[in-house]
Amino acid sequence: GHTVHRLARRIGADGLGDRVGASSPQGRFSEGAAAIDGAALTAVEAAGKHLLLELDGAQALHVHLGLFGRMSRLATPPRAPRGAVRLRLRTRAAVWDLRGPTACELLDPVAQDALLARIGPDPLRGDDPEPALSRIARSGRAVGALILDQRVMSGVGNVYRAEILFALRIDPHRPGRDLSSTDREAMWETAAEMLAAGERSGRIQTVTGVQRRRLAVYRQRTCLACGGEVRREDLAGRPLHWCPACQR
DNA sequence: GCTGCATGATGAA
DNA sequence: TCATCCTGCAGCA
Repeated sequence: GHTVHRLARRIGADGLGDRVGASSPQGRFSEGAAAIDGAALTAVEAAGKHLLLELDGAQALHVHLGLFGRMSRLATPPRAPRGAVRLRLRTRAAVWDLRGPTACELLDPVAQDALLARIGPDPLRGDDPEPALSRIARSGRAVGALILDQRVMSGVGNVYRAEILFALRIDPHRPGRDLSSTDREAMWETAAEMLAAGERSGRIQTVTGVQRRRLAVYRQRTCLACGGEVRREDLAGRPLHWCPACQR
């Protein structure tokens, strides 16, 4: 989520109002690129992990980076594309190359609405947290699964899941409905703060002042707080990292 | 040149 | 829950 919001801001700064050039050097998005080539970029929006570029007179471009996707900015004139560049987008100020996305597609307004309707509120967008918090409050699922479920709330990924729950000393296995309302609200606030810091810096760093350490538990061997062994196990199909001593 | 791995999501079973 | 898709890189032979 923080990556996508940062991209939205930077791409908007580069090209809002410009007619964009679009091509698919790799060839897998040739038709879509042709359809938006020359259209004016009228809006750039981030919602959860989804990036939406509104193009005047064409359908909106929807990008989801997924696990491997990257968008990189090249100063003009750019070098020739290297590797599998799904989409090259040119604005007056810069060129953006997209590789490895889970989604790179054109959406009509109905499909856009459907997309936005199926994801939960996004802490980085300043959405109303209530729908997410009330779902968590009613759910018997583990909070470590709920916070990662983009239908419940959107934007939190696997690193932030581990770091948010550790920061609040919450055991990821606790059912959502067993959390206090204070804990639920703190989850939202902590997500908003951590994601905002990530958006500003362009990297995930949740601890400061400790040499050679950016994260408290995610992919760490020992817990930042107690020095005990960090446990790794799958929860909701993703590797969860947590400290059983600190998170009870 | 192979294998495994990574901050994700989907559709079938 | 599982297989599958997307890409680049490190570590190995």
